[in-house]
Amino acid sequence: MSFPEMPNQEPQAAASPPRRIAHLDMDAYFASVELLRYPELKGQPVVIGGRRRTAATDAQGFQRLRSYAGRGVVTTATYEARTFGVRSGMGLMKAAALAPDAILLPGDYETYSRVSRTFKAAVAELAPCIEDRGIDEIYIDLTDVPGETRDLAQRLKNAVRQATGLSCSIGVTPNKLLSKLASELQKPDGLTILGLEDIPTRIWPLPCAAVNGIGPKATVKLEGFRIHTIGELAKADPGFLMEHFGRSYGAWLHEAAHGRDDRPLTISREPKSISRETTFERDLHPRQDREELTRILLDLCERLAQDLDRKGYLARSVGIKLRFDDFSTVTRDHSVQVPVADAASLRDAARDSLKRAPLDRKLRLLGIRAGSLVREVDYRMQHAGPDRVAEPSLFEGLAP
DNA sequence: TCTGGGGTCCTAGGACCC
DNA sequence: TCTGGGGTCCTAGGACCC
Repeated sequence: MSFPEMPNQEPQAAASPPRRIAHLDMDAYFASVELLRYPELKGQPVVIGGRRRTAATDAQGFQRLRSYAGRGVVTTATYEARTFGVRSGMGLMKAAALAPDAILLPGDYETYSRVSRTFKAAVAELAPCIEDRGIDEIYIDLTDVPGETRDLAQRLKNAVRQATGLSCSIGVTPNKLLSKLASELQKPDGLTILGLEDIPTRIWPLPCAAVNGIGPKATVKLEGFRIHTIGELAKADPGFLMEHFGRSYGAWLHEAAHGRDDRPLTISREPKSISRETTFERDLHPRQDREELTRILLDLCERLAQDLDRKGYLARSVGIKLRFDDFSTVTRDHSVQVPVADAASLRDAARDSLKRAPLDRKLRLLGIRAGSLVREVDYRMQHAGPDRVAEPSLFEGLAP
């Protein structure tokens, strides 16, 4: 989670004009992409999730949610499926109980990534200052883009639809925090423009959990203090919040509730870590299922090595992640002297970490992570200067 | 009918160095 | 011999987000 520093204490010499920050969020993204592929499913409850597998299908070749068995969660549900109470993150078995006749489609992340690049490129044609917030959402700084706000936002929506055939929802406000809230207000296909003067009427009635950065834990804790809406949070004493939520987070809660946020857009960033993990079909025992676990770990190492190679990074630390049958999670990290990227080195480093992990109960997940990344080109540059030592010297090993 | 996979950031203690 | 701080790195865990 990230939250801004304390508000700027410096008195502003002159009030800077308000920014125009847009948040653009694709509507039911994965499901909408699938409806482009299968237009005959339009209007039906459709759920994306689970693994690709052979399963019983209906006359048109579609799998129904009721025939699903196994681990997996809903990645995206169409609005029709949501009327049954299906939500993303929900276990598929639970979703099947709610909407047994919903169509279940496996995710096709390559296609979603490609369409994602397409819609972002379409937006960039109109407004180049973009912060990437994942596969289906972006922030856009419209401050210096000429044009009236509503007209501009509508042109962005049109451009996205023209490029992809998909609808999105946009919120435009003076900052990222409010824009993220605004884009949710009229989903799907929404366009919401708010000023600071709209905070009491439009923002304060919303539940605290609507704020980006207030998750399940903080929500429960706030409810314990009878704080349910953002308006109630705004009324809470900042000292009280800092006392119970920590200085930093407490202060941020207060600022957020008042709609204050001066974070700039992050236009580009370097990855901090790259990882691969997998949840098993059935829980595996560290000793009895040792061979299978080894196979899985090696496969994860291979895939992580491919990712590192493709993206051009080396890892200075390698970590493992274990999730046990009781869902408790443990991580172990290992820093390596020489940065690595190949599967064998990842495996060796992972083994070092594994030695320090508790292995007395069944596992449901195994993961491997490359951290403290360095760009391969930068590393080679620094370690292959004029005094390159990689080549064995002709004089090596000769007696003095 | 439990709970995917890929990330970021924050906190906090201990080691180690100055 | 005792007593400090501060800074940085490493490791582990946890909250949160898409």
